[in-house]
Amino acid sequence: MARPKDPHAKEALLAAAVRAFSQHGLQRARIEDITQAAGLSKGAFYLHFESKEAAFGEAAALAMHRMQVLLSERREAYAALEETFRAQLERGRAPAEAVAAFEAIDERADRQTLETMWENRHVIDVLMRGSRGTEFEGVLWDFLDAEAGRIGEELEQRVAFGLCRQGLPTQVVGSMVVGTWLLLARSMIDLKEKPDLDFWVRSLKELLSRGIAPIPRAVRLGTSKKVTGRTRTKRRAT
Amino acid sequence: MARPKDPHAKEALLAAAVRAFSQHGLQRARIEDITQAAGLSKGAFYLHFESKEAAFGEAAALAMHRMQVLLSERREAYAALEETFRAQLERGRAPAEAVAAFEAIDERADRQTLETMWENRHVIDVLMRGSRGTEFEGVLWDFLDAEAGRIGEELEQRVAFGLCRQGLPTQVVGSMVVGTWLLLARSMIDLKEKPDLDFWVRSLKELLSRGIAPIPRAVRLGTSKKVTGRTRTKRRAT
DNA sequence: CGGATCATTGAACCGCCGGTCAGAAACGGT
DNA sequence: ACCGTTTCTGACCGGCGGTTCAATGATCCG
Repeated sequence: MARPKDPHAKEALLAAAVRAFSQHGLQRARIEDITQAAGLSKGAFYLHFESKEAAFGEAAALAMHRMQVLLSERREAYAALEETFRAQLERGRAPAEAVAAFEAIDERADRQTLETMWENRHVIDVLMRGSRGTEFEGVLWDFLDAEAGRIGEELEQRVAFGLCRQGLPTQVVGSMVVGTWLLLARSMIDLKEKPDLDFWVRSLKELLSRGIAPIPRAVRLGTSKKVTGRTRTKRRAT
Repeated sequence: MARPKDPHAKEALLAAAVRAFSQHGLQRARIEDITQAAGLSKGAFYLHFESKEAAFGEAAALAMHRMQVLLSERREAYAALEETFRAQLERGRAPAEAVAAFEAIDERADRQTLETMWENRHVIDVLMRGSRGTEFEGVLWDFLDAEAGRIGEELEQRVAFGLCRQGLPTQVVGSMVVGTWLLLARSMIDLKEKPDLDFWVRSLKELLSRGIAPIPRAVRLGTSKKVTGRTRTKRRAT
Protein backbone atom coordinates (compact mmCIF):
# COMPACT_ATOMS: atom_id res chain seq x y z
CA MET A 1 0.00 0.00 0.00
CA ALA A 2 0.94 3.64 -0.25
CA ARG A 3 2.69 4.96 -3.32
CA PRO A 4 3.01 2.10 -5.77
CA LYS A 5 6.28 2.20 -7.66
CA ASP A 6 6.28 3.38 -11.22
CA PRO A 7 5.83 0.16 -13.20
CA HIS A 8 7.70 1.45 -16.23
CA ALA A 9 10.60 2.96 -14.35
CA LYS A 10 12.93 0.01 -14.54
CA GLU A 11 12.48 -0.69 -18.19
CA ALA A 12 12.76 2.98 -19.01
CA LEU A 13 15.97 3.19 -17.06
CA LEU A 14 17.41 0.08 -18.64
CA ALA A 15 16.55 1.29 -22.12
CA ALA A 16 18.08 4.68 -21.43
CA ALA A 17 21.09 3.02 -19.87
CA VAL A 18 21.75 0.79 -22.85
CA ARG A 19 21.44 3.77 -25.15
CA ALA A 20 23.90 5.74 -23.04
CA PHE A 21 26.31 2.82 -22.69
CA SER A 22 26.22 2.26 -26.41
CA GLN A 23 26.90 5.91 -27.09
CA HIS A 24 29.67 6.59 -24.60
CA GLY A 25 30.81 3.21 -23.38
CA LEU A 26 30.09 1.67 -20.02
CA GLN A 27 32.79 3.63 -18.28
CA ARG A 28 31.99 7.08 -19.62
CA ALA A 29 28.22 6.97 -19.54
CA ARG A 30 27.00 9.00 -16.59
CA ILE A 31 24.24 7.86 -14.27
CA GLU A 32 22.75 11.31 -14.23
CA ASP A 33 22.38 11.36 -18.01
CA ILE A 34 20.65 8.01 -17.91
CA THR A 35 18.15 8.99 -15.25
CA GLN A 36 17.52 12.30 -16.93
CA ALA A 37 16.80 10.56 -20.22
CA ALA A 38 14.37 8.31 -18.38
CA GLY A 39 12.75 11.29 -16.68
CA LEU A 40 13.85 10.31 -13.20
CA SER A 41 16.26 11.50 -10.59
CA LYS A 42 19.74 10.19 -10.06
CA GLY A 43 18.82 8.30 -6.92
CA ALA A 44 16.07 6.43 -8.73
CA PHE A 45 18.69 4.46 -10.58
CA TYR A 46 19.79 2.79 -7.38
CA LEU A 47 16.26 1.78 -6.53
CA HIS A 48 16.43 -0.62 -9.44
CA PHE A 49 20.07 -1.52 -9.86
CA GLU A 50 22.90 -2.32 -7.54
CA SER A 51 25.36 -0.34 -9.59
CA LYS A 52 26.07 0.84 -13.10
CA GLU A 53 27.81 -2.42 -13.94
CA ALA A 54 24.95 -4.44 -12.50
CA ALA A 55 22.49 -2.59 -14.72
CA PHE A 56 24.47 -3.40 -17.81
CA GLY A 57 24.90 -6.91 -16.48
CA GLU A 58 21.14 -7.44 -16.75
CA ALA A 59 21.01 -6.21 -20.29
CA ALA A 60 24.08 -8.18 -21.28
CA ALA A 61 22.90 -11.38 -19.65
CA LEU A 62 19.60 -11.14 -21.48
CA ALA A 63 21.19 -10.53 -24.84
CA MET A 64 23.77 -13.26 -24.42
CA HIS A 65 21.13 -15.64 -23.21
CA ARG A 66 19.15 -15.09 -26.37
CA MET A 67 22.20 -15.80 -28.44
CA GLN A 68 22.91 -18.93 -26.45
CA VAL A 69 19.38 -20.16 -26.96
CA LEU A 70 19.69 -19.74 -30.70
CA LEU A 71 22.98 -21.53 -30.55
CA SER A 72 21.49 -24.51 -28.73
CA GLU A 73 18.66 -24.74 -31.20
CA ARG A 74 21.14 -24.71 -34.02
CA ARG A 75 23.22 -27.42 -32.44
CA GLU A 76 20.20 -29.60 -31.84
CA ALA A 77 18.99 -29.16 -35.36
CA TYR A 78 22.38 -30.08 -36.73
CA ALA A 79 22.72 -33.06 -34.44
CA ALA A 80 19.32 -34.44 -35.44
CA LEU A 81 19.97 -33.93 -39.09
CA GLU A 82 23.42 -35.42 -38.96
CA GLU A 83 22.01 -38.52 -37.37
CA THR A 84 19.41 -39.10 -40.05
CA PHE A 85 22.01 -38.26 -42.66
CA ARG A 86 24.36 -40.86 -41.27
CA ALA A 87 21.56 -43.41 -41.22
CA GLN A 88 20.71 -42.68 -44.82
CA LEU A 89 24.35 -43.03 -45.80
CA GLU A 90 24.48 -46.51 -44.31
CA ARG A 91 21.75 -47.83 -46.51
CA GLY A 92 22.94 -46.44 -49.78
CA ARG A 93 23.28 -42.89 -50.93
CA ALA A 94 21.96 -39.85 -49.12
CA PRO A 95 19.15 -38.19 -51.00
CA ALA A 96 19.35 -34.66 -52.30
CA GLU A 97 16.63 -33.71 -49.86
CA ALA A 98 19.02 -34.22 -46.97
CA VAL A 99 21.37 -31.73 -48.50
CA ALA A 100 18.59 -29.24 -48.90
CA ALA A 101 17.66 -29.86 -45.28
CA PHE A 102 21.12 -28.82 -44.14
CA GLU A 103 20.82 -25.69 -46.18
CA ALA A 104 17.43 -24.90 -44.75
CA ILE A 105 18.68 -25.19 -41.20
CA ASP A 106 21.69 -23.04 -41.97
CA GLU A 107 19.56 -20.35 -43.45
CA ARG A 108 16.95 -20.41 -40.78
CA ALA A 109 19.48 -20.32 -37.96
CA ASP A 110 21.52 -17.63 -39.65
CA ARG A 111 18.49 -15.47 -40.15
CA GLN A 112 17.45 -15.85 -36.54
CA THR A 113 20.92 -15.06 -35.36
CA LEU A 114 21.08 -11.93 -37.44
CA GLU A 115 17.64 -10.94 -36.27
CA THR A 116 18.69 -11.31 -32.64
CA MET A 117 21.86 -9.41 -33.34
CA TRP A 118 19.77 -6.62 -34.75
CA GLU A 119 17.48 -6.49 -31.75
CA ASN A 120 20.38 -6.48 -29.34
CA ARG A 121 22.76 -4.43 -31.41
CA HIS A 122 23.29 -1.78 -28.78
CA VAL A 123 24.19 -4.27 -26.11
CA ILE A 124 26.50 -5.97 -28.56
CA ASP A 125 28.04 -2.62 -29.31
CA VAL A 126 28.85 -2.11 -25.65
CA LEU A 127 30.24 -5.61 -25.32
CA MET A 128 32.33 -5.09 -28.42
CA ARG A 129 33.76 -1.65 -27.89
CA GLY A 130 32.51 -0.13 -24.69
CA SER A 131 33.30 -2.53 -21.91
CA ARG A 132 37.07 -2.44 -21.67
CA GLY A 133 38.23 -2.52 -18.12
CA THR A 134 34.96 -3.95 -16.79
CA GLU A 135 33.94 -7.45 -15.90
CA PHE A 136 32.27 -7.74 -19.31
CA GLU A 137 35.25 -7.03 -21.47
CA GLY A 138 35.70 -10.63 -22.50
CA VAL A 139 32.11 -11.79 -22.75
CA LEU A 140 31.50 -11.17 -26.41
CA TRP A 141 34.97 -12.15 -27.52
CA ASP A 142 34.92 -15.42 -25.65
CA PHE A 143 31.60 -16.18 -27.25
CA LEU A 144 32.96 -15.38 -30.68
CA ASP A 145 36.04 -17.51 -30.16
CA ALA A 146 33.87 -20.40 -29.10
CA GLU A 147 31.63 -19.83 -32.11
CA ALA A 148 34.56 -19.82 -34.49
CA GLY A 149 35.68 -23.10 -32.99
CA ARG A 150 32.22 -24.60 -33.20
CA ILE A 151 31.89 -23.60 -36.84
CA GLY A 152 35.23 -25.18 -37.57
CA GLU A 153 34.08 -28.45 -36.01
CA GLU A 154 30.75 -28.45 -37.73
CA LEU A 155 32.58 -27.89 -40.96
CA GLU A 156 34.80 -30.88 -40.36
CA GLN A 157 31.68 -32.92 -39.87
CA ARG A 158 30.42 -31.80 -43.24
CA VAL A 159 33.69 -32.49 -44.90
CA ALA A 160 33.42 -36.01 -43.54
CA PHE A 161 29.97 -36.21 -45.08
CA GLY A 162 31.33 -35.09 -48.39
CA LEU A 163 29.32 -31.91 -48.23
CA CYS A 164 32.37 -29.68 -48.33
CA ARG A 165 35.74 -29.79 -50.02
CA GLN A 166 38.45 -31.72 -48.30
CA GLY A 167 41.52 -30.01 -46.94
CA LEU A 168 39.71 -26.87 -45.88
CA PRO A 169 41.42 -24.83 -43.17
CA THR A 170 38.36 -25.27 -40.99
CA GLN A 171 39.46 -22.98 -38.18
CA VAL A 172 40.15 -20.22 -40.65
CA VAL A 173 36.66 -20.61 -42.02
CA GLY A 174 35.35 -20.22 -38.50
CA SER A 175 37.19 -16.96 -38.04
CA MET A 176 35.99 -15.82 -41.42
CA VAL A 177 32.35 -16.41 -40.68
CA VAL A 178 32.50 -14.94 -37.21
CA GLY A 179 34.53 -11.97 -38.37
CA THR A 180 32.00 -11.23 -41.05
CA TRP A 181 29.18 -11.31 -38.53
CA LEU A 182 31.10 -9.11 -36.21
CA LEU A 183 31.56 -6.42 -38.81
CA LEU A 184 27.95 -6.80 -39.77
CA ALA A 185 26.87 -6.25 -36.17
CA ARG A 186 29.04 -3.19 -36.04
CA SER A 187 27.50 -1.77 -39.19
CA MET A 188 24.04 -2.25 -37.76
CA ILE A 189 24.72 0.10 -34.91
CA ASP A 190 24.29 3.38 -36.65
CA LEU A 191 21.56 2.17 -38.96
CA LYS A 192 18.18 3.77 -38.43
CA GLU A 193 16.05 0.98 -39.73
CA LYS A 194 16.51 -2.72 -40.09
CA PRO A 195 18.44 -3.68 -43.19
CA ASP A 196 17.55 -6.57 -45.45
CA LEU A 197 18.95 -9.31 -43.26
CA ASP A 198 17.77 -11.97 -45.66
CA PHE A 199 19.89 -10.49 -48.38
CA TRP A 200 22.88 -10.70 -46.09
CA VAL A 201 22.18 -14.29 -45.15
CA ARG A 202 21.81 -15.38 -48.74
CA SER A 203 24.80 -13.42 -49.93
CA LEU A 204 27.06 -14.79 -47.24
CA LYS A 205 25.90 -18.32 -47.80
CA GLU A 206 26.49 -18.02 -51.50
CA LEU A 207 29.88 -16.40 -51.10
CA LEU A 208 31.05 -18.86 -48.53
CA SER A 209 30.04 -21.85 -50.55
CA ARG A 210 31.02 -20.78 -54.03
CA GLY A 211 33.52 -17.97 -53.60
CA ILE A 212 33.97 -15.10 -55.98
CA ALA A 213 35.84 -16.81 -58.76
CA PRO A 214 34.17 -17.15 -62.14
CA ILE A 215 32.14 -20.29 -62.64
CA PRO A 216 34.45 -22.88 -64.21
CA ARG A 217 33.59 -23.45 -67.85
CA ALA A 218 32.81 -27.11 -67.61
CA VAL A 219 30.02 -26.97 -65.09
CA ARG A 220 26.56 -27.62 -66.44
CA LEU A 221 24.46 -26.17 -63.63
CA GLY A 222 21.92 -23.79 -65.12
CA THR A 223 22.04 -19.98 -65.29
CA SER A 224 25.15 -19.77 -67.39
CA LYS A 225 23.96 -16.44 -68.82
CA LYS A 226 26.53 -14.30 -70.57
CA VAL A 227 29.28 -15.11 -68.14
CA THR A 228 32.43 -13.61 -69.55
CA GLY A 229 34.66 -15.71 -67.33
CA ARG A 230 37.88 -16.29 -69.14
CA THR A 231 40.12 -18.64 -67.27
CA ARG A 232 39.77 -20.75 -64.19
CA THR A 233 41.14 -17.84 -62.25
CA LYS A 234 40.45 -17.44 -58.62
CA ARG A 235 40.24 -13.90 -57.47
CA ARG A 236 40.94 -12.01 -54.36
CA ALA A 237 40.05 -8.39 -53.95
CA THR A 238 41.49 -7.32 -50.69
CA MET B 1 73.72 22.37 -21.70
CA ALA B 2 73.29 20.96 -18.21
CA ARG B 3 71.51 17.68 -17.71
CA PRO B 4 70.67 16.31 -21.10
CA LYS B 5 67.32 14.55 -21.18
CA ASP B 6 67.21 10.80 -21.15
CA PRO B 7 67.20 9.87 -24.83
CA HIS B 8 65.25 6.67 -24.29
CA ALA B 9 62.67 8.08 -21.94
CA LYS B 10 60.07 8.97 -24.52
CA GLU B 11 60.15 5.69 -26.36
CA ALA B 12 60.13 3.75 -23.11
CA LEU B 13 57.11 5.73 -21.99
CA LEU B 14 55.29 5.27 -25.25
CA ALA B 15 55.95 1.55 -25.26
CA ALA B 16 54.75 1.21 -21.70
CA ALA B 17 51.77 3.39 -22.47
CA VAL B 18 50.68 1.31 -25.42
CA ARG B 19 51.01 -1.82 -23.35
CA ALA B 20 48.91 -0.31 -20.58
CA PHE B 21 46.33 1.09 -22.98
CA SER B 22 46.02 -2.25 -24.67
CA GLN B 23 45.59 -4.01 -21.37
CA HIS B 24 43.12 -1.71 -19.67
CA GLY B 25 41.82 0.60 -22.34
CA LEU B 26 42.72 4.22 -22.85
CA GLN B 27 40.37 5.40 -20.16
CA ARG B 28 41.32 2.99 -17.41
CA ALA B 29 45.05 2.87 -17.90
CA ARG B 30 46.71 4.93 -15.18
CA ILE B 31 49.54 7.32 -15.80
CA GLU B 32 51.31 6.16 -12.70
CA ASP B 33 51.37 2.57 -13.90
CA ILE B 34 52.81 3.66 -17.19
CA THR B 35 55.59 5.73 -15.69
CA GLN B 36 56.35 3.06 -13.17
CA ALA B 37 56.64 0.45 -15.91
CA ALA B 38 59.02 2.79 -17.72
CA GLY B 39 61.02 3.35 -14.54
CA LEU B 40 60.16 7.04 -14.27
CA SER B 41 58.11 9.26 -12.06
CA LYS B 42 54.56 10.30 -12.68
CA GLY B 43 55.49 13.84 -13.66
CA ALA B 44 57.95 12.62 -16.28
CA PHE B 45 55.07 11.61 -18.48
CA TYR B 46 54.13 15.24 -18.98
CA LEU B 47 57.63 16.17 -20.03
CA HIS B 48 57.01 14.18 -23.19
CA PHE B 49 53.28 14.27 -23.78
CA GLU B 50 50.61 16.89 -23.54
CA SER B 51 48.17 14.44 -22.03
CA LYS B 52 47.27 10.79 -21.93
CA GLU B 53 45.22 11.12 -25.09
CA ALA B 54 48.02 12.94 -26.86
CA ALA B 55 50.39 10.12 -26.06
CA PHE B 56 48.10 7.55 -27.57
CA GLY B 57 47.53 9.95 -30.44
CA GLU B 58 51.18 9.63 -31.40
CA ALA B 59 51.09 5.86 -31.35
CA ALA B 60 47.81 5.73 -33.20
CA ALA B 61 48.88 8.20 -35.87
CA LEU B 62 51.99 6.18 -36.53
CA ALA B 63 50.15 2.90 -36.82
CA MET B 64 47.41 4.32 -39.01
CA HIS B 65 49.98 6.03 -41.17
CA ARG B 66 51.67 2.72 -41.81
CA MET B 67 48.39 1.18 -42.79
CA GLN B 68 47.65 4.10 -45.08
CA VAL B 69 51.01 3.75 -46.77
CA LEU B 70 50.36 0.10 -47.48
CA LEU B 71 46.97 1.03 -48.81
CA SER B 72 48.41 3.57 -51.22
CA GLU B 73 50.94 1.10 -52.48
CA ARG B 74 48.20 -1.41 -53.03
CA ARG B 75 46.10 1.08 -54.92
CA GLU B 76 49.00 2.11 -57.12
CA ALA B 77 49.88 -1.46 -57.89
CA TYR B 78 46.28 -2.23 -58.84
CA ALA B 79 45.96 0.89 -60.95
CA ALA B 80 49.12 0.13 -62.90
CA LEU B 81 48.15 -3.46 -63.46
CA GLU B 82 44.63 -2.61 -64.49
CA GLU B 83 45.94 -0.24 -67.07
CA THR B 84 48.20 -2.80 -68.70
CA PHE B 85 45.43 -5.35 -68.44
CA ARG B 86 43.04 -3.04 -70.26
CA ALA B 87 45.63 -2.42 -72.94
CA GLN B 88 46.15 -6.13 -73.42
CA LEU B 89 42.42 -6.68 -73.67
CA GLU B 90 42.17 -4.17 -76.50
CA ARG B 91 44.57 -6.05 -78.68
CA GLY B 92 43.11 -9.47 -78.22
CA ARG B 93 42.97 -11.64 -75.18
CA ALA B 94 44.67 -10.97 -71.87
CA PRO B 95 47.38 -13.49 -71.14
CA ALA B 96 47.32 -15.79 -68.16
CA GLU B 97 50.36 -13.97 -66.85
CA ALA B 98 48.23 -10.91 -66.21
CA VAL B 99 45.93 -12.96 -64.08
CA ALA B 100 48.85 -14.31 -62.12
CA ALA B 101 50.09 -10.76 -61.72
CA PHE B 102 46.86 -9.75 -60.02
CA GLU B 103 47.18 -12.67 -57.70
CA ALA B 104 50.76 -11.81 -56.89
CA ILE B 105 49.86 -8.26 -55.96
CA ASP B 106 46.97 -9.43 -53.85
CA GLU B 107 49.13 -11.82 -51.96
CA ARG B 108 52.00 -9.46 -51.49
CA ALA B 109 49.77 -6.64 -50.28
CA ASP B 110 47.77 -8.92 -48.01
CA ARG B 111 50.89 -10.30 -46.45
CA GLN B 112 52.27 -6.82 -45.83
CA THR B 113 49.00 -5.70 -44.35
CA LEU B 114 48.89 -8.65 -42.00
CA GLU B 115 52.51 -8.07 -41.08
CA THR B 116 51.80 -4.45 -40.20
CA MET B 117 48.72 -5.47 -38.28
CA TRP B 118 50.88 -7.82 -36.29
CA GLU B 119 53.46 -5.18 -35.52
CA ASN B 120 50.83 -2.71 -34.45
CA ARG B 121 48.43 -5.13 -32.89
CA HIS B 122 48.37 -3.45 -29.52
CA VAL B 123 47.53 -0.06 -30.97
CA ILE B 124 44.88 -1.70 -33.09
CA ASP B 125 43.52 -3.35 -29.99
CA VAL B 126 43.12 0.00 -28.29
CA LEU B 127 41.50 1.51 -31.37
CA MET B 128 39.17 -1.45 -31.61
CA ARG B 129 38.05 -1.92 -28.04
CA GLY B 130 39.72 0.55 -25.76
CA SER B 131 39.03 4.00 -27.11
CA ARG B 132 35.32 4.43 -26.54
CA GLY B 133 34.51 7.92 -25.43
CA THR B 134 37.75 9.38 -26.69
CA GLU B 135 38.59 11.25 -29.84
CA PHE B 136 39.88 8.01 -31.33
CA GLU B 137 36.79 5.93 -31.02
CA GLY B 138 35.96 6.14 -34.71
CA VAL B 139 39.42 6.03 -36.23
CA LEU B 140 39.73 2.31 -36.84
CA TRP B 141 36.10 1.82 -37.77
CA ASP B 142 36.09 4.61 -40.29
CA PHE B 143 39.17 3.09 -41.82
CA LEU B 144 37.53 -0.31 -41.99
CA ASP B 145 34.37 1.08 -43.53
CA ALA B 146 36.43 2.82 -46.16
CA GLU B 147 38.37 -0.36 -46.77
CA ALA B 148 35.23 -2.40 -47.20
CA GLY B 149 34.02 0.14 -49.74
CA ARG B 150 37.30 0.13 -51.57
CA ILE B 151 37.35 -3.65 -51.77
CA GLY B 152 33.84 -3.59 -53.15
CA GLU B 153 34.89 -1.18 -55.88
CA GLU B 154 38.01 -3.08 -56.75
CA LEU B 155 35.91 -6.18 -57.01
CA GLU B 156 33.54 -4.50 -59.44
CA GLN B 157 36.52 -3.65 -61.53
CA ARG B 158 37.51 -7.27 -61.62
CA VAL B 159 34.03 -8.41 -62.44
CA ALA B 160 34.17 -6.02 -65.39
CA PHE B 161 37.43 -7.67 -66.41
CA GLY B 162 35.81 -11.06 -66.20
CA LEU B 163 38.06 -12.07 -63.35
CA CYS B 164 35.20 -12.62 -60.95
CA ARG B 165 31.67 -13.93 -61.21
CA GLN B 166 29.01 -11.50 -62.23
CA GLY B 167 26.24 -10.50 -59.90
CA LEU B 168 28.40 -10.61 -56.79
CA PRO B 169 27.16 -8.55 -53.84
CA THR B 170 30.37 -6.56 -53.93
CA GLN B 171 29.75 -4.54 -50.80
CA VAL B 172 29.02 -7.70 -48.86
CA VAL B 173 32.31 -9.14 -50.01
CA GLY B 174 34.00 -6.01 -48.72
CA SER B 175 32.48 -6.46 -45.29
CA MET B 176 33.39 -10.10 -45.35
CA VAL B 177 37.04 -9.50 -46.08
CA VAL B 178 37.36 -6.65 -43.61
CA GLY B 179 35.45 -8.53 -40.95
CA THR B 180 37.74 -11.48 -41.32
CA TRP B 181 40.78 -9.29 -40.93
CA LEU B 182 39.28 -7.64 -37.93
CA LEU B 183 38.79 -10.90 -36.12
CA LEU B 184 42.23 -11.96 -37.15
CA ALA B 185 43.70 -8.80 -35.65
CA ARG B 186 41.79 -9.48 -32.48
CA SER B 187 43.11 -13.02 -32.26
CA MET B 188 46.67 -11.74 -32.64
CA ILE B 189 46.46 -9.75 -29.46
CA ASP B 190 46.98 -12.46 -26.95
CA LEU B 191 49.37 -14.44 -29.07
CA LYS B 192 52.90 -14.67 -27.76
CA GLU B 193 54.65 -15.18 -31.02
CA LYS B 194 53.88 -14.34 -34.59
CA PRO B 195 51.57 -16.85 -36.22
CA ASP B 196 51.99 -18.15 -39.74
CA LEU B 197 50.61 -15.13 -41.52
CA ASP B 198 51.32 -16.66 -44.90
CA PHE B 199 49.04 -19.53 -44.08
CA TRP B 200 46.28 -17.09 -43.30
CA VAL B 201 46.81 -15.13 -46.47
CA ARG B 202 46.74 -18.22 -48.63
CA SER B 203 43.79 -19.74 -46.83
CA LEU B 204 41.71 -16.63 -47.08
CA LYS B 205 42.53 -16.14 -50.71
CA GLU B 206 41.60 -19.68 -51.49
CA LEU B 207 38.40 -19.56 -49.47
CA LEU B 208 37.32 -16.27 -50.90
CA SER B 209 37.88 -17.32 -54.45
CA ARG B 210 36.61 -20.89 -54.37
CA GLY B 211 34.40 -21.14 -51.34
CA ILE B 212 33.94 -24.27 -49.29
CA ALA B 213 31.64 -26.26 -51.55
CA PRO B 214 32.91 -29.52 -53.03
CA ILE B 215 34.63 -29.22 -56.35
CA PRO B 216 31.97 -29.72 -59.03
CA ARG B 217 32.35 -33.09 -60.72
CA ALA B 218 32.81 -31.76 -64.20
CA VAL B 219 35.90 -29.67 -63.62
CA ARG B 220 39.06 -31.09 -65.09
CA LEU B 221 41.66 -29.10 -63.16
CA GLY B 222 44.20 -31.51 -61.68
CA THR B 223 44.41 -32.83 -58.13
CA SER B 224 41.14 -34.68 -58.13
CA LYS B 225 42.42 -37.09 -55.49
CA LYS B 226 39.90 -39.15 -53.61
CA VAL B 227 37.42 -36.36 -53.40
CA THR B 228 34.27 -37.89 -52.01
CA GLY B 229 32.17 -34.98 -53.18
CA ARG B 230 28.71 -36.30 -53.85
CA THR B 231 26.49 -33.64 -55.27
CA ARG B 232 26.95 -30.08 -56.40
CA THR B 233 25.98 -28.98 -52.97
CA LYS B 234 27.08 -25.70 -51.60
CA ARG B 235 27.60 -25.71 -47.91
CA ARG B 236 27.38 -23.28 -45.13
CA ALA B 237 28.61 -24.05 -41.67
CA THR B 238 27.59 -21.16 -39.56
C1' DC C 1 84.59 23.77 -7.04
C1' DG C 2 80.47 27.06 -7.54
C1' DG C 3 76.85 28.53 -9.92
C1' DA C 4 73.71 28.37 -13.86
C1' DT C 5 70.69 25.59 -16.27
C1' DC C 6 67.94 22.33 -17.16
C1' DA C 7 65.54 17.51 -16.47
C1' DT C 8 63.09 15.12 -13.04
C1' DT C 9 60.37 14.23 -9.08
C1' DG C 10 56.19 13.34 -6.39
C1' DA C 11 53.16 15.59 -3.11
C1' DA C 12 49.36 18.37 -3.61
C1' DC C 13 45.52 20.02 -6.15
C1' DC C 14 41.20 19.62 -8.38
C1' DG C 15 37.31 18.20 -11.09
C1' DC C 16 34.47 14.49 -11.86
C1' DC C 17 31.18 11.17 -11.18
C1' DG C 18 29.51 6.83 -8.54
C1' DG C 19 27.06 6.01 -4.82
C1' DT C 20 24.34 7.47 -0.24
C1' DC C 21 20.66 8.99 2.56
C1' DA C 22 17.84 12.43 5.08
C1' DG C 23 14.10 14.50 3.84
C1' DA C 24 10.06 15.51 0.49
C1' DA C 25 6.38 13.78 -1.97
C1' DA C 26 2.83 10.61 -3.27
C1' DC C 27 -0.47 7.40 -2.31
C1' DG C 28 -4.03 4.33 0.23
C1' DG C 29 -6.73 3.62 4.02
C1' DT C 30 -9.71 5.41 7.42
C1' DA D 1 -8.30 15.64 6.21
C1' DC D 2 -4.78 12.97 8.49
C1' DC D 3 -1.58 9.26 9.19
C1' DG D 4 1.35 5.52 8.00
C1' DT D 5 3.97 3.73 4.51
C1' DT D 6 6.68 3.40 0.62
C1' DT D 7 8.74 5.79 -3.33
C1' DC D 8 11.52 9.42 -5.13
C1' DT D 9 14.63 13.28 -4.92
C1' DG D 10 18.96 15.72 -5.20
C1' DA D 11 22.48 17.76 -2.23
C1' DC D 12 26.38 15.74 -0.41
C1' DC D 13 30.42 12.69 0.41
C1' DG D 14 34.53 10.35 -0.90
C1' DG D 15 37.79 8.35 -3.80
C1' DC D 16 40.11 8.20 -7.90
C1' DG D 17 43.32 9.67 -11.08
C1' DG D 18 44.84 13.37 -14.46
C1' DT D 19 47.51 17.30 -14.19
C1' DT D 20 50.57 20.87 -12.03
C1' DC D 21 54.60 22.97 -10.07
C1' DA D 22 57.82 24.05 -6.29
C1' DA D 23 61.61 21.63 -4.87
C1' DT D 24 65.40 18.50 -5.97
C1' DG D 25 69.31 17.02 -8.07
C1' DA D 26 72.09 16.11 -12.47
C1' DT D 27 75.11 18.02 -15.51
C1' DC D 28 77.92 21.34 -17.77
C1' DC D 29 80.83 25.37 -17.96
C1' DG D 30 84.17 28.51 -16.44
